[in-house]
Amino acid sequence: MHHVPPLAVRFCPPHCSDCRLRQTDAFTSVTPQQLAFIESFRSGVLAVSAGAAVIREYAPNGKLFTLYAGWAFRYKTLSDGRRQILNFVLPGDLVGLQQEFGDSAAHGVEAVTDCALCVFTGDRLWELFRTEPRLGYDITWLSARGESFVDDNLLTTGQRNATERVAMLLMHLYRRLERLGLAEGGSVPFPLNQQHIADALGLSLVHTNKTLRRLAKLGLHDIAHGRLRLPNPHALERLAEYYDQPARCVPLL
Amino acid sequence: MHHVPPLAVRFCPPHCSDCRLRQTDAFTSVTPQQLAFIESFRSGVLAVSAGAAVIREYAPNGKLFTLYAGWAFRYKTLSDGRRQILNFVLPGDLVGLQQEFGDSAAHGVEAVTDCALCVFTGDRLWELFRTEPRLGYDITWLSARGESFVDDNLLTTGQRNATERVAMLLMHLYRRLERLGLAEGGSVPFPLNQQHIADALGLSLVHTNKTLRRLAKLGLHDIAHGRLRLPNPHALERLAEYYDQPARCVPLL
DNA sequence: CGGACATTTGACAAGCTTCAAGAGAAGTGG
DNA sequence: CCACTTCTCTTGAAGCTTGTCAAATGTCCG
Repeated sequence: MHHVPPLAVRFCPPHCSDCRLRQTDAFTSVTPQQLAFIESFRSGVLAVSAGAAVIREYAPNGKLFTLYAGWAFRYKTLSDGRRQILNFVLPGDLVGLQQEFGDSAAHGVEAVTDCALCVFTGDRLWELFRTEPRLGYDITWLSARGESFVDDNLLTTGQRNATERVAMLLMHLYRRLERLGLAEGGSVPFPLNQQHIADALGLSLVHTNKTLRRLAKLGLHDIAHGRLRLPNPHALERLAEYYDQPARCVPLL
Repeated sequence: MHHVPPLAVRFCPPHCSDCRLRQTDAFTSVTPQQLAFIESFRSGVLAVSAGAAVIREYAPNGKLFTLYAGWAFRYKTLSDGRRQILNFVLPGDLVGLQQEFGDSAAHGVEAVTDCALCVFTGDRLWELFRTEPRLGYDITWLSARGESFVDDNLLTTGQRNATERVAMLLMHLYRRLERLGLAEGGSVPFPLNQQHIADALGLSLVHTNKTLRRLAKLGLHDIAHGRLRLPNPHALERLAEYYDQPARCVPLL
């Protein structure tokens, strides 16, 4: 009964012009020249099984990835095993920039579901900025957007209580998936287990469970068969103080 | 008895070539051409008094700022006043990128001490990427580094207990200031009050105070006369699981 | 059917928050 | 220069949110 995505979406197409993501209206359009550069910049594709590592913590590999299909997350751990999920990575997201730049200890990236990714080698990044400044600008855009997500999560983890945290996470993910066109019949795919949610919110597994149960009994969410439904999104938004952003095209590398 | 910085450091010099920050070894060097571009890109300077806003939350102004002197912080608040400090802004740091890009609700920036800042107008940012790709690359570098800091804070707030959080904050700030050459006689400037620390760590003021007292009694820190001293940095590092990064030049816009 | 793993629930402990109030430090105005 | 106000720091006590421990139930898969 496990939902197995059709093979077609599990691998990146050989040519970026056939990219399913670009055919949606969630991403900005590019010129043929830019598309050609992106395709030449891409050094390969990668398929990662659910639960496996895309980037190993403390072992940055100097590569950038655009997630094509599936779910993943960025995380950091402490030596005794405590793990913080920094944010969830959905199709179209770019990961690995901090590996290339950042001076802080690196984060890991792990696949939640089977994932398909486009791989870019970091050593050509400077060339990209030099020859295609527009793409460099876009990468900065994506980087700033990534930081915004982490800012939001830090506000959530630092200031909101358990109920508000769960409400925020559900709203945030629902809206992101909706914008990717992944909502169908009032629900979106939801492959996370409660441990993922707990690690993302800085809560214990048990307390996460109790909080989810409480919200479910109030009719604020319904997670079943790997899908999430929000029967009363406005109540959740109020609980979480979630402010919806106007839909907006994002760059895609 | 209040420490008043000499007037000279409180204002940006008219020419970037006279910038005190560039004369330290903490920042990467630039070509004369790049320096000229930066100076032309700079639309003005700004002096902000302690406690005043550099960027008002929810009122992004489309400007970028490089902090020249003083301390500031980025923050977000909830409607009932709960405030999360996202990270502290020290000399050389660039703020305002997310205002220009991010699709998430904006953050505010507030001065801790009197601050001097260089101002850049966001609408010329694309021109910068186009004509000086190296500077565009540097901005992306700074953006990724900024995200790394927030990643670290999220790990701290989500997973560490109160003692570890305080230890982490003190170590992190001490090392950053040290790299800026601001350590003197085994101590660094430290203008934060306990409310700042509490808001940065997601703790209540009272608990922050008790945790600080405990660490001070253990001889792990000493805050007095606006300066921070760490008599036993290695013990603090172990407590916080703080891993020192090799000193490294960072770009300066 | 059996084993591994995720979810659920209860009971108890602990860390952290809130409330309250006093002491100290710093700035203001007479 | 001193009284007064205001803000910050400090400490104690009580309560609540959240974490930990333990065990049962449910689900998936070989």
